[in-house]
Amino acid sequence: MLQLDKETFIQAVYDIVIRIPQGRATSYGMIAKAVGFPNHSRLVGKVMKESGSSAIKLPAHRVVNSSGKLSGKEYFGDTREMQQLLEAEGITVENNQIKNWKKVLWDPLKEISLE
DNA sequence: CCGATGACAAGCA
DNA sequence: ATGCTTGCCATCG
Repeated sequence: MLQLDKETFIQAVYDIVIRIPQGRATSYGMIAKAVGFPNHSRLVGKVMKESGSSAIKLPAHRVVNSSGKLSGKEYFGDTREMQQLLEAEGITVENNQIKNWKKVLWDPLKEISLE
């Protein structure tokens, strides 16, 4: 199969994002890979955007691009909200860039593989 | 069908 | 490190 079913994709993405532990973060690419579509990192972003209209709680602030940059902060109510949420969880953000990105980075493939 | 766009990523100068 | 180009692929006009 491996064709893209929108609902399946969205559910898979939500499932991953919801499991991101507090004080950690991951990238769109990681999630895309984790759900089996390594080339659909952009669609992950689209899902995040749509999540704003969703009733499900989604810690989208824990999802950044591969550089640890808060690329989607503009899509929050206020541009500082994303950073505030992250800092409230113990993540340091400097100039839209997460500090200690390598430490903060959470790899779903590695952390959830045995589930 | 074609071209442009997009919460991305990797490569290169 | 900054900035541009290419690859990727769904979505839109």
